[in-house]
Order: sequence, then C-alpha cells, then structure tokens
Amino acid sequence: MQAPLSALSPIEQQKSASERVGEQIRELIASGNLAPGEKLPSENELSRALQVSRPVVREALRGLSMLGLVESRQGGGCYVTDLHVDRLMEPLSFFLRLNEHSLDDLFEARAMIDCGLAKAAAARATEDQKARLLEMAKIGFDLVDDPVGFRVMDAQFHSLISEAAGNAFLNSVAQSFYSLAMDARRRASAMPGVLEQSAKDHDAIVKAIVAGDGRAAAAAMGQHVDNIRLTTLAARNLSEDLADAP
Amino acid sequence: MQAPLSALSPIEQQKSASERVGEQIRELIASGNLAPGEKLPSENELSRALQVSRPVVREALRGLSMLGLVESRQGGGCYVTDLHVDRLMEPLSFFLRLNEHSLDDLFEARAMIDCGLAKAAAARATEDQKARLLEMAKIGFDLVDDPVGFRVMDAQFHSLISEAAGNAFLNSVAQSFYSLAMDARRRASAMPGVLEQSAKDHDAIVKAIVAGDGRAAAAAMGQHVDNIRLTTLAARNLSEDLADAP
DNA sequence: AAACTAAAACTTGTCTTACATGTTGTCAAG
DNA sequence: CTTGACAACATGTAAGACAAGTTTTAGTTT
Repeated sequence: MQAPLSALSPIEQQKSASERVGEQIRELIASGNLAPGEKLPSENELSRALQVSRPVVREALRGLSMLGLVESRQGGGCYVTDLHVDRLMEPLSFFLRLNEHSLDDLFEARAMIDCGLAKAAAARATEDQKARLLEMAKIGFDLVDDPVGFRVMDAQFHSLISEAAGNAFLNSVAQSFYSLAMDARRRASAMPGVLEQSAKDHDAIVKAIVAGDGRAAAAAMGQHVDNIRLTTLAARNLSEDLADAP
Repeated sequence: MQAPLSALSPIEQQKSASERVGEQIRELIASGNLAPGEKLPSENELSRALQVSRPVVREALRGLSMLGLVESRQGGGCYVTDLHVDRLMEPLSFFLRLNEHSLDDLFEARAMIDCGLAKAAAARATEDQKARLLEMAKIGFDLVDDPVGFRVMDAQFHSLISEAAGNAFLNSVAQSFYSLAMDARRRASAMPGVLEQSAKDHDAIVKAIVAGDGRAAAAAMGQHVDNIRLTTLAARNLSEDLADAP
C-alpha cells in the first residue's frame, strides 16, 4: 500500500541568504527601528555586520526596492521610502491586469467604485480640491474639439476625485480600472457629441461634490459611467463592423 | 523672491538596469507570454540575451521572487509561480499593521465592494449557489467554537458570493481585499462572541440573497463588514496594549 | 529489454575583485 | 558667504571562480 503523499509536507527548505537578509531589514522597518526617510547603512557596512558578501546584500535591497520599501540612489545611499500605501499597492494593480476580463464587467465594476468615490469625495474634498475640480469642469467645455487634450484632462479629473475620496485602496483600484478602460475608450472619443456629453457629466459631478451632496454625486457619476459605457461599446461595434466589411 | 520649488519636476532619472530587466520579465508574465509554472531561461541565457551581466539578472529575479512572481530552486532553474492572490498580496498584508489609517481605509473599501457584490449576487445567484450558501450559513453555527474551521468556511463563503455576483473584476478586487485583511482578522476570531455574530450575519446575508432582495443583502453585508471592522480593530488595540504593558 | 547507478553537464548560490558613475563633504579661493 | 575643485565614499555594473544542488545522459547490471 502506498503512503498518502498528500499527508507529507515538503522538507523545510532553508531560505537563501539574501532572503534572510531581506527579511531582517524588512522586520527592522516594520518594527519601526528604521523610520520612513531614514538612511540605511551602506552595503559594505551591512555585508560586514551580517557577515555575507555584498552581492547578497544587494539582492536583498533590490528586492525590498521592488516592494517599494526602500529606494537606492547611486552614490547617495539607500533610504526607507515614505511607506505610503499607494507605493506599496503595485502588486494589486498587477494582479488586476493579470486575468482578462470582459468590458461589461469592467464598466459594472467602474460604476460601483467610481460612484463610491464620488460620494466619499463629496464628503471629504478640501476647498483646494473643489476649486481644481471646478476649474477642470470649466476647461472641459473648451476641449470638446481636442480629443487628446480632453483625455489628458479626463484622466486628471478622475484621478483628482479618487484623491479627494481619501482612500488609498479604492484609489489604486480605480486607477487600474481607468487605465484598463482607456484602450477601448480612445476610439470612442473621436465620435461626435461624445466629449460634449462628458463635459456636461463632469460639470454635474463637480457641482454635486462642491455642494457636498454625496447622493447626487454618486448619481451623476453613475450616469457618467453609463454614458461612457454606451459610447464605448458603440465605438467598438462600429470598428468591428468596419473590420468585418471593409 | 524665491522661485516656487513646487513647480519644478525632478529630473527624469533613468532606472537601473536590473529594474528594467525586472520590468521586462514582469511584462512577459503579465501579458501571458510566461505562463504560471513555466520555466524561465537560465540566468546565463538571460544575461546573454539582454546583454547585461549575470548579477543584474540575478537582482531582477530576486526582486520578482520577493514579489511572489517567480521562484528559484538552486540547481533546478527559475519558475513562474501559480500567481494566486494570496501569494501576490502577502508582501502587502505584512505592512497593513504599520498604520491604523490603512486598516480603516481597507474596511471602507471592503464595505463598498462587498455590499455591491451582495446586491449583485441577490440578483444573479443560481439555485445551486443559493443552496450552497444556505448550507454554509447553517454549518457556520456549528463552527463557532472552531476558529480555524470557521475561517476556512468564511473564506469559501465570501468567495462564493463573489462568484455568484458574476463580475470577474469585482471578484478579483474582493479576493485581494479579503486576503489583505486576513492577517488582522486572525487575532479577532479568537475573541469570545465574534464568531457567533459572524454566523448570524452570514445567515442574514444568505436569507436576503436567496430571497432575491438586493437592498437587504447589501444592508446585511454592510452590517457584517462593520461588525468585522469593530472586532478587528478591538483585537488590534488589545494586542497593542499587551505589547505596551506586558 | 528494463531498471538501477554513476558520471557528466547544467543551474543557482555565494564570494571576490575591479572599475565606472554618481553623491556628499571639505576646504580654499574669490 | 558663496563658489568651485577635489577627495572620500556609495551605489551600479562586469567578470571570474567555486560550491551545492538538480537534471540529463550514458553505462552497467539484472
């Protein structure tokens, strides 16, 4: 009779030296012994102190650097980053890009997230942010004949609302979704009337946020996302028809 | 008069070679050109192909390894991991304990996403999914004295609701947030009365979903997330107090 | 012929050395 | 006090060497 292999656990594989070094430094940061902005000892000092070679220390630091925990400047030393959530959030964006999803799902998700963001922004936006939003909404009407310029403004507009909502997690998700939808969006912004509608939508959203009316802001954002969805899908079908019968 | 330094943007600092290499490989993984479980070329081949030295390749691979994207086995080569959520979120969850603010943000985000998921699940859940949800809600009451078993069931419960909602994007986001909160959650599930409350919450959520009542499902889920938030923060503060005055 | 074994080839892990490139601090000249 | 050059230092990159582990191959044995 064969023993049940599922019951066996793999041999405790000892981690490599660079991983152990990385964990030690990470622990120093997590425990607060290394504060944000603080300078780490030089690679030579670390290698002497930990009794490993410099490449080992370098690999560990490079790993922490990719995690967004430290930043190395050539000739200037290695520093702990500000440890803001946004900086550490990159794995989430990567994961969202990983699996392919349908456009319908994307718009449903955006509707949910962006409505929540608008609602939160209405409650928390600072006076400065409100002023910038008003400015952007006004500029939008001047850019209806400039698709490229409008898209740049549009990205800043949504980014500013995310920022005003003050939630790093939702902000990260919203940015990822926005950039995912951008590809499909590019074709739609060339269609007549689309940018005019978006400018009006932006105006309504900003008015609600400035007024501090969360429900109205969420409703206006929901309408906006739905308008975008319709025109984006229409543009996609149009280009597909062109591809089928050129 | 001093010039406004805020108007200046830092010089475009070119990234180091190892970072560029790491990004290239990461793109290969994100785009699917390197599938999960697939073996990467050897370090020597990579260094020749990319025309950089082997240490550069090694540092890049070590960084990706810390991000959970690849795994190196001495003598055996370097392989793309399974890219499961938990693996990719692990480096993030480790730093959630840094500041309480991020935990608050995380729960706010979860409330938003999970409420939307519950609402969608109420509208779209199949009969089979409803039956499994009812089963889980019932089992939950039997597991109130088994924290480990309850957590396993809880993960399946939330995963099933995400699945029933039928939106791949929101599913990804919800899973990420769930695994992020797991670390902090573990301590809370040992507190008396917590699991009983969760079992009751689950029951209410399931009843609403089975009844097809989206509003009630969202409300019940909102209440559930809020309960979790309170107990998690309480458990966190408790362990902090113990650390301060042992 | 099939299966086991041992050697060879290959791959990652670590160390050492060297030099290039950039930053920081010192110090003297203006 | 500011400016500029210089020296000391830190990180970035390259190359070579050996250790330790795995995979493949070839050979031998049954």
